[in-house]
Amino acid sequence: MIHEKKRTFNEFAASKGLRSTRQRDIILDVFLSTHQHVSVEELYLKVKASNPGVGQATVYRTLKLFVEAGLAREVLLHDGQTRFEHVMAGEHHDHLVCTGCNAIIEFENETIEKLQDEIATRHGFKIRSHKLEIYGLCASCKG
Amino acid sequence: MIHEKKRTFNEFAASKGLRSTRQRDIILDVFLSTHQHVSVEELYLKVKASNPGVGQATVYRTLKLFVEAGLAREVLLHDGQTRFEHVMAGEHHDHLVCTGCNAIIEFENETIEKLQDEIATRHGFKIRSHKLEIYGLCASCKG
DNA sequence: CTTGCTGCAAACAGTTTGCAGAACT
DNA sequence: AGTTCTGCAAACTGTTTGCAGCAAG
Repeated sequence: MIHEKKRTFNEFAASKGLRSTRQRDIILDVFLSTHQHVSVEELYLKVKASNPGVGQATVYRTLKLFVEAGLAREVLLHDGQTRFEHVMAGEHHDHLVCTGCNAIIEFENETIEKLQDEIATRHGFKIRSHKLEIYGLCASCKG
Repeated sequence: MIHEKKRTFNEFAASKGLRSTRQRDIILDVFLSTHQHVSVEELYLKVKASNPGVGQATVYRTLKLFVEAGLAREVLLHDGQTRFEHVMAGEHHDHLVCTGCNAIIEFENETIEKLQDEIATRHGFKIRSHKLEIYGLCASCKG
């Protein structure tokens, strides 16, 4: 499935007349190897570790491309940094965010999704995406 | 109910040993007179209009107090600014955000809230707040 | 009088951008 | 060769902070 994403990106790149570069390959690889919710800084450091000389600006620019290509999605948490998560084909998950230790638990709920569709329909709204974040204290932080 | 909020803030202020100042009164008034999702900049301009000489920093600082006092809540949309919305006692609403015209439609759904509680409980999570945003195109933008 | 609050300007953090040179096609 | 992409550093934007003076208690 990592392969699939690379293909997706290549197709996107081709359709947009974008070039395939060493940096973009590296950044895509690192992004795919990463867990949820990477910040640009984190990604940049990982990239630099194995490949010094890649600039931060390139990471920013490339992540934007991933978003455009539908591989990544911006997640705004409350830590001052824009974070990026993987977009899995079809699948969608929401987040329980612990305000104590910043842990993020993911979950999926079919019924909630359906209710959202209903609500949207009722308002003549065409859903493109959504975001549900529940803030609170996780099992170990609530003491 | 505006009165109630002022009282809430005064109680909060008293309990924290905070002072009651002209600026805080002004900013609270303007905030309460405002519609949903004000940015600091917007609020600052409104305040300055009727009351020049109030600094932006004070608006920032005061809004943080409102959040602490439970009168306001931060909303992170995708426009690069932190926005603040009113916290209505007990009530909670979520958002349909139109990516075409930036309109925001609010809604409430009891069932979704309940499902969230269930999910949280299942994960040993203690909910403090949550945020649900649905992005897409509104009736007039979807063409 | 004492301490907290304000306004200003400077400092910051995250992100974007201009540009000269490097790299892809 | 013709462009696009990259790295660097400078520029920007939103937000925070230090400090001297002001104001509330």
